[in-house]
Amino acid sequence: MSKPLESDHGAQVGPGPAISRAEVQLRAQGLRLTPVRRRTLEILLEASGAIGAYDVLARLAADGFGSQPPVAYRALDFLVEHGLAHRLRRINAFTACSHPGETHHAAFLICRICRRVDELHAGHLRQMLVQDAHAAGFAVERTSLEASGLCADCQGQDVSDEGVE
Amino acid sequence: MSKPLESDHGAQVGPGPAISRAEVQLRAQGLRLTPVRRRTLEILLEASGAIGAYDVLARLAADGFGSQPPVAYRALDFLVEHGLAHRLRRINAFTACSHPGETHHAAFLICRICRRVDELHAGHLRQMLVQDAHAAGFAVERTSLEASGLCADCQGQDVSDEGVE
DNA sequence: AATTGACATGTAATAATATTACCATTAAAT
DNA sequence: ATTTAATGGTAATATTATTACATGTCAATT
Repeated sequence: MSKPLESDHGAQVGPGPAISRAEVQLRAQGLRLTPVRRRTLEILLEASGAIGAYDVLARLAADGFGSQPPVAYRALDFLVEHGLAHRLRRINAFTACSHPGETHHAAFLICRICRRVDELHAGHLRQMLVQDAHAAGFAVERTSLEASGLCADCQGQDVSDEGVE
Repeated sequence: MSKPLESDHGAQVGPGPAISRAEVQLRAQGLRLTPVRRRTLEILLEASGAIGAYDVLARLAADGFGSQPPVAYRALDFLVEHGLAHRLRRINAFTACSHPGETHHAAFLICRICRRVDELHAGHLRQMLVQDAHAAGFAVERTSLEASGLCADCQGQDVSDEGVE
């Protein structure tokens, strides 16, 4: 053998497909997936559920990036802005987008136990909301459609109400 | 004349109808609209739009109630819990419920300029979300359906994007 | 190759939001 | 009257987020 496999944080060889795709998508828009942004996206992708900005920050700092909040918030905001991640307002956390590229409006199902997030296509929901709003004279700019509850895996093992939200 | 009018914070005589109704509703459920809670509800009702917990706290403190965050959060949580107020997660703020009593699921239209909140009946929206979630194996417990944008009054006077959210 | 200008990153300081823990008080039920 | 549960007060702290400003990077021109 001539070329050793690189162990990239215990994951696969080279950037995961999600990262590569993100990079391509961004370049096409004249945007750059810089090292902090790339690593931030990796962190979100590696996480088992939604994570907070300060969790992201701690990992970035551990990897040699800046250790002050703006470092994380800027990268997260960038990713959210460009459809690669989502911000979950019910729990003040972030998660990688499950369907990057495809422009879509999603509703989020947030498990209050494991914090995993399922992303529902919700164009129709949003459309109804926008229309109802319009009928009320309100011009919608952005929406948050979120539900918290129990994911399939966590149902049954529900110990009354851990981490209610 | 025998009985002087009471000037209750520059408002009307005695408790406003919303307060009276809230009191009746709560008593019927064996709950109490205590002084802090009552005043908190008044504060929300007097506000021109959604206000933050710390704004509420400052007013409570000015009225002689406790000045530590739990005082406000407890009262606000109680009101939200019992359908007299809503918490808006997009902007970390609270607003009095427009339709207390009637159990309903609402969607909120939050004006990013004046912070006024319109409450849409959204039983159908929520129902769709709950069903889509169910189909995905997710058991919904609570939802947040919020939109931010411009209310009828603030459209037109839009100076690019004040207070974007 | 040097210069410029736009974008990106880093840090310090602070603001804004929210919770935990613990004690005192009040109201209601026995 | 005594007990119990609910409520309110405070201190301390945790968590989330922003502002302001300096530095650095990069690519497009001169």
